[in-house]
Amino acid sequence: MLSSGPDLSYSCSPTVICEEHPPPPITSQTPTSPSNNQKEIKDEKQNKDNESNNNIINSENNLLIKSEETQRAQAICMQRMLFAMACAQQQQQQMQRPSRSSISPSNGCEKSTSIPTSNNREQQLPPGTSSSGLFPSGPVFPPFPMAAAAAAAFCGINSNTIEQILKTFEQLEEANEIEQLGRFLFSLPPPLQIKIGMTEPVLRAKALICYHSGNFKELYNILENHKFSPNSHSKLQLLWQEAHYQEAEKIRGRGLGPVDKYRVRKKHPCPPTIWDGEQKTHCFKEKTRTILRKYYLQDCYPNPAKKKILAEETGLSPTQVGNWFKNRRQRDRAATHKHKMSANMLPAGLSLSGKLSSRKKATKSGCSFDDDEQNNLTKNSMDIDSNSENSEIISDENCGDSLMSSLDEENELNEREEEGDQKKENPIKNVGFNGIANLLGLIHQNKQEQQQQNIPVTPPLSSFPSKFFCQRNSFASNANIDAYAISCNTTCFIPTKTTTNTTSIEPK
DNA sequence: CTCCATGATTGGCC
DNA sequence: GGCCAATCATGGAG
Repeated sequence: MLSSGPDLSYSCSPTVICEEHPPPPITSQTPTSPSNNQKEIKDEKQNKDNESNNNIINSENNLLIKSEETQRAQAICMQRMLFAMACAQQQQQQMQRPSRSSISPSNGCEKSTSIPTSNNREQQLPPGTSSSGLFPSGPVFPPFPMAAAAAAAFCGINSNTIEQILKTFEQLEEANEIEQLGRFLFSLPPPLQIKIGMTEPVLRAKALICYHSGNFKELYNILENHKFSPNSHSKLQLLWQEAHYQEAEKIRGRGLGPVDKYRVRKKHPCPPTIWDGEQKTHCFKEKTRTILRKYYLQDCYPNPAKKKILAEETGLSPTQVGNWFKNRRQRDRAATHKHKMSANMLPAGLSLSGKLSSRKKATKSGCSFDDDEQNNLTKNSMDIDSNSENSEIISDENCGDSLMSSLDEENELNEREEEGDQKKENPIKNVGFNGIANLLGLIHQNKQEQQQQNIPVTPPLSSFPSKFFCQRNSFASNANIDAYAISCNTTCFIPTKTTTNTTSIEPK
């Protein structure tokens, strides 16, 4: 348990740290493996080799290392540190556990994270006793090898050993061994801690320890005051966010929902030290969406080949294209369903179902198409023919004609320009929003009223989003009318007796 | 803070 | 494997 781990505060005196961690006997039998023995002997030899140099450095830094006594204490701590490192490595080898660190690789989603939440606090260090200045902080840590070499020169340790120490930090972090990480860090001699404290592995380790110990202030201090490499960003961003989530949870006394978390993230954006400032795109570009809408007019069930073409054209991935179509269809259906609900609330006597259902068979689909999509069109036409229910509402020729009369000439012109001659045969397109609305008499404000009240006038039919003309599901038109009616601050009830029958349509 | 639009994900169904 | 419904995540508007 980490609760029995070391106190995160430390004194500059190495002996304090050593007392916190009863060291092994300082003998050659202490290390657990021959290789480690050899390593220690080698390190000691190298220590001696660097002794003269070390003395010079010490004289220059006599604030930290002043006497032989201190140096002896440092040597003892060094030996203990090496022991701790050996133990940590050995334990890692024994466990051979895969990394438990699983930061979502996708889009920074917070779903899969190994960072414990407030419900998973067992393996946490006790809260740090020092609220500030727990760790030495600096503006920007030096590059890894430079820092290692500097620390080595300062402490009289072989730079390879320093690198090994830092590697151990990374391995423990990767294995999410927070307790080991804490023990290892605080087994280091303070001068060494100070020196390698500027390196990224150690800073990450400190951040992790602070997070798990609940010392969020120090965590924020570390993250805000040190520039981290992009490789560390995702993980540190999660630390930053999770810490703020937990603080917010504590304040509110309850768990946070997605929206709450979003607000927390907005309130506490990641510092530039761990975030390049790049925003994730929320919406596709308008041009991209226009292309997608245009094709959706023609076929809302694109085959994989078409998806690929669209992906190339829009710069999206085929999956994104597929998602877009999927969402578009779903939301059309949802709007249709909503409309059906609204239709059920129609005042008595306003049902048009009798007239609208007088003609069951839809005429040939009139969606715009390119020459190379003739086959597609034919197939779609057959689909619609085999699914008469689908076009029930607006397939009535008479109805369509009557509605057509109320369509603005300009709209018609636009439509003809856009859709070509096919429009004449398209019962869906022959029904304009104005026509339906006028027929039903259910729009609360007419055009004049809309203009007087600064309400947007119903736009030309062609300006409706593409789903209006979805040929496979005529309800899309209703859905869109609904959407536009809402956007115009009007209420438009479109009776829909028909049932969605998309399952009868083979999308392929 | 609420509501809405929209891209993405998940689990079940065929 | 593709589709669907439900849901999540996110950004913007009011």
